[in-house]
Amino acid sequence: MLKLDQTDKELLTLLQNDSKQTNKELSNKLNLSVTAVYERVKKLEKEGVVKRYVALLNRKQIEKNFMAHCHVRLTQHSKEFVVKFEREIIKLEEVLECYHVSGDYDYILKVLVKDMEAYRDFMVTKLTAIPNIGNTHSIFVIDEVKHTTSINI
Amino acid sequence: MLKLDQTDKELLTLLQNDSKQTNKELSNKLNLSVTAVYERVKKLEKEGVVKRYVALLNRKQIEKNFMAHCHVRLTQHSKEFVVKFEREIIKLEEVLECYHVSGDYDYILKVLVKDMEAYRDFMVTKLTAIPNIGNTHSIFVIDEVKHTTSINI
DNA sequence: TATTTAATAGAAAATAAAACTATAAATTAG
DNA sequence: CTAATTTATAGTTTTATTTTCTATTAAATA
Repeated sequence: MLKLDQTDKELLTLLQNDSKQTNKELSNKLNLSVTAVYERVKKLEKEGVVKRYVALLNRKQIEKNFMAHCHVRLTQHSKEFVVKFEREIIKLEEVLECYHVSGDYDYILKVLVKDMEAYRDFMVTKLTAIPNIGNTHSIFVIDEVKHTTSINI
Repeated sequence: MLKLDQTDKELLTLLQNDSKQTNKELSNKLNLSVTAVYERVKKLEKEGVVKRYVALLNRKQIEKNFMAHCHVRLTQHSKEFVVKFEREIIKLEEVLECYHVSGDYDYILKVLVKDMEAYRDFMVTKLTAIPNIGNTHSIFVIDEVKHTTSINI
């Protein structure tokens, strides 16, 4: 695993907030040459510390303004059934995140759709169409208070 | 609100998956000229459909390999107390996401830290240091099955 | 002490973004 | 219905950025 020095960490913080900055801008902020920044970025990409660069969209402007957390319990927990469930859940475009978790339920899904009607549709025709689903429990998002992809290093 | 045509939607999908593609690459995939792509991207940025461009990191490589969902109930729900809680929760670097939600609890926090010890520390010295917190209930992530920032348009 | 390695800087070359000009199709106004 | 305007596009030129190459310095190693 790559050892990160303070400059790497600062660089990663900058890139997490705005990946469209030029190397020149970054070099000014970090007091480095353009080449030094370039080499560091390439190294961080090559080592997999930087996974990818993406555009983040405004959910409201693309008509996806309804979010829910859906807790799911399976009926069977043998490896075969778990693998099958996970393979199916990954395919569902409405599911942005899926975690295998501790506690009362087996999985938590973060689901994003247009509205409640679309959520009902998702539950009835997509989620519960997957075999092996026992119980589900939906929690609806009233307001997004904080949402960042930037990890403090 | 900007009306998106099919080309805009395809462009947004491409940018959500890889924002480092050149306009030339995008123009090939969309069967457009470089200028046409350039103009569309600028329009989408200006209208706020594209919120920002960010680098996504590999959590494991930066020693943040412990995630939990923390459900929080407040003791008081008047506007004054809610605002105060939200203002404090936003400041906490370990909290990547915070949602005001329906159901038994008032908020769900997505918390990312190094390990269980760091989580305990977060709970004891940061979260419960905020006044007005009643109950909390932590759900630990055993495995991340799916995680995308890309919204299907 | 000599040699290698790692990190950096500066210059040059290659590439891409941005700005500009022009054209055609669609929309609007008279 | 026709002229004017707007919108979306393409091609060209200019500007800026990325990438490569060469060189230097400091630290680590033999």
